[in-house]
Order: sequence, then C-alpha cells, then structure tokens
Amino acid sequence: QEAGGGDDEEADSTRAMERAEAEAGAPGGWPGALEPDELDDLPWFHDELEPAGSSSCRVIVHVDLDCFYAQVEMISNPELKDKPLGVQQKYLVVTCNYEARKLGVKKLMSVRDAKEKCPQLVLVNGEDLTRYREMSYKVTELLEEFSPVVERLGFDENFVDLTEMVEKRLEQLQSDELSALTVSGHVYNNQPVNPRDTLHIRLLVGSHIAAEMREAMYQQLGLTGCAGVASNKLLAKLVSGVFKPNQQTVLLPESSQDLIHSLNHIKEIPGIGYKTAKRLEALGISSVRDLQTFSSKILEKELGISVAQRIQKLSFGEDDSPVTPSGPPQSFSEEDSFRCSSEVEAKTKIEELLASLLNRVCQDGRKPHTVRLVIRRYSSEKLCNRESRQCPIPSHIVQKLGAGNYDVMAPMVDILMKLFRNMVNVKMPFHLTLLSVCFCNLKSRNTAKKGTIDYYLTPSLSTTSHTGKRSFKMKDCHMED
DNA sequence: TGGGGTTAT
DNA sequence: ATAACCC
Repeated sequence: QEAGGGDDEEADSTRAMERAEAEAGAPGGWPGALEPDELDDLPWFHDELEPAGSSSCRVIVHVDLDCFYAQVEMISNPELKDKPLGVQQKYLVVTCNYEARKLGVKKLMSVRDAKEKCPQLVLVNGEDLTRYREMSYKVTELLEEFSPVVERLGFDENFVDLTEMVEKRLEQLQSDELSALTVSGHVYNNQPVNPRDTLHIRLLVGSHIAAEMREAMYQQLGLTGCAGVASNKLLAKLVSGVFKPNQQTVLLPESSQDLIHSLNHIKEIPGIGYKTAKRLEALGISSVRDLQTFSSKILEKELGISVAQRIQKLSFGEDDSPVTPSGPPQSFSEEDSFRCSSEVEAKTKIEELLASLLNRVCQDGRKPHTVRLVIRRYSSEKLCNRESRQCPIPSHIVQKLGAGNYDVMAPMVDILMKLFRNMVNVKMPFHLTLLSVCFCNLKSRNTAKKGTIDYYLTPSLSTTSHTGKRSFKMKDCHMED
C-alpha cells in the first residue's frame, strides 16, 4: 500500500471525499440498510491504488468538434456559412450546423421531418466521407504535436493525455506566476478554485493547453470545437459538452459527483450502450444512483464480472482506462446501403466499393492481408443484423497492391464474390440492404528482417502486435525500403 | 437510421 | 464471426 508515494495520498483523499459526497448525497445514505452478509457488497474499487510508477492524478482533455461534417462543408463552400445547413446520407440528415439547429433540425432526423421543420434548409450529400476523414486526421495530427498520446473516437473527437505536459509547465512556472494562475474557459458548477490545491492547479494548466489546442485548430484548420479537462476520460468527455458550441470547461474533483448525477439516465454514460442499458432497466436500474447503489454481486452475475465492474465504476465517475494512442487506422472500409436482390447488382456495387478502397490503401502505404465482405439482409426486425465472411488476401495479390490497381481488381472481385456466395444462396431469392468491403490486418510494407532493429520496431512483426498494445506511431518508424 | 470505426469474446 | 461499444 506504500507503493504509490506522495501523489497517491492526495488522490486517495480525493477519492475518499468523492465517496463521502456520494453517500451523503443519497437521502439517508445507501437505500435499504445493508444486512451484515451484504457488507462485502459495498463497492470496493474506490480505494484501489493505480499501478506503481504511474502518477495517480492524470490531466485529460477531450476535444469535440462542433457539427464536424457541416463545418467541413462550410469550409468547402463559404456561401453555406450563414444558411441553415444539413448533411444528408440517404434519407437522413446526419448532422447540421447551428443555424439549422436553431430552426429545429436535429441530428439523425429524416429529410422529410427536417424539411417540414425548416423549409429553407440547405442539404449537401455527405455519403462520401473522404474529405471528412482527411480533415479528421489533420485534427488528430495537430493535437499530436502538443502531446503524442492522442486517442481518436470517431472522426470528430480526440482524447489527449496532458499529464506530462502539465508537469513540465509547472516546473517552468515561477511561484508568483503560479499564485496568479487563472482558468481558461468555464469551471464546472462555477466551483471556486483553490490556488493551494495542486490538483486544481494542474487542471488549470490543462485548461490553458486546451485553449491553445482550440486556437491552433481554428487558426490552422478553420475548425471550432469544445474541450473538457478532467482527471479521466469519462469525466473529460462528459464535461466537454457542458457549454456548447465552441467553448471549454474544466472539472475540479469536488464537482465530479454533481457532473455524473446531472445525467438523467444511465444510457448517457459513455460505455453503457443500448444493450446494456436495456438489461439494466430490466433489473430496475435507470438512474446513475440506481447503478451506484445496486448490489455488485448481482450485477456481476447478470452482466459478467468485466462489464459489471467497469460500468459500476463509471457510475461513480471512475475510469482508469488509459488514453491509448490510435496511430494509423486498423482497417479501411467502404459501405453503401441500398437494395440488392441479384448477384449482378452485388458485383457492380462490390467493384465500386473496392475501387475506392484500393485508392485509400494505396495512399496509406501499408498493405492489408485480410479482406472482409459484410452484408445486411432485409428482415424488418433486428437492428444491426450484419453477417460477414473474411479470408486472407493471397500473398501474390498483396504484393501487387499499391500502384498497379488494375491487376488486383479482377482477382479481388473474384475473392469477394466467393465470399458473397458463401453467405448468400444465389439460387434462392434474396434481399439485401447493405454491402460493405473491409480491408484489415494491415502490415507495413517494409523489409524488416528478424534480428534487426526494424523488426522489433515494427508492430506487425514484433511481439507487441499481438498483445493488443501499440505504444508508438507508425510515422515515427521511418521504414524506407 | 448512415457510414464509418474500435475492442472483447 | 459475432457482439458490444463509440461517433
């Protein structure tokens, strides 16, 4: 228990305070007095020490671009800037700018409903993600210049671990500058800052870095967004959305219970998805406090120990998951939802998807060693009913990947059609609503040989690749042939 | 509901 | 290969 050193004392006392607050916050403490044999049902995890060697107080920023696709479209065509704008995929308005939101348009609204609410709505097609994807990676790369530990979440969100950067800045600061330190942006709950609290000070320094990041995004890329600064990813993400467009908020530890309890339903906790929320509701759990106070043992039996422990910690605002550098993508895929009831239609679409994918793979430089075909069958019921078949890409085709795309087109289509016929009995009538082609198992095209430095620095070859950890970026590897 | 992504089992 | 999660 001594392993942590000085920093852990502070963090532990913080956690103890949070727990005291949580218990005090519940009217009359834990609902229903616990029987003696239920005492070990009390959450145990608040007092857990974090791994030795890691500083127990992290500073994490969550950066969330404002209506990202709409912003990219407004940059492409500035005439759209002062108009209500929606980005359309099929018959959905997947996102829209704030002009449109003022007039009642919501994300994922049908085009019909949106036009009804807002007849002046301008729509642009956003089914081709190329420009969004490119801009998305520019944002991630910009953030990586501040600190290399950047985790992407979708195209428009990033987490950055600022702990080290904050430490360095604190070392540089003089004591008079330190006492005059102010916050950049909002403080959640308007909580007063205690200038003698080192946790407060670190988070304030984090808020300045967040402001610099947002300023750089605007100056260099023309993009606006929100940021949240807190001691873990969950809280950073929740707090980033408190003041909405183009603002930032820092969460001080004493307000973490207020933030988590500001959620009206457990489904709003990132990490608790549709399925888990339904299962929890079946157990009578709907509020954050319901989940906090529910029997850990019963929860573990219902959901499995892994999910149960993770989500119950989340309900207290606790999240020890690291910011994992995303690096280059693990997979490339292109999909299209459309009706398809013949093999010829399928083949035509597969050729189309494949052609785009080959261009992307060519740009990336790495080579995929696996290809996957995904379908969705028409069946009115069952959301998310997708089936897939995958197979290795023959090595003689892998080698040709990169420049001579036409040589690989035909054999790849052949492979994909075999996968197709493996899933779909083409002698029987069928009705599909989606086709998707995915390239994965990407390996660097370099000549690293066993025993060389390159071999051990190549994630696809060295042992680190199958531990699931990638702790450095491909672009840092400089692997020329 | 779109057109993407990730990790765990 | 699927199922869950995220946007």
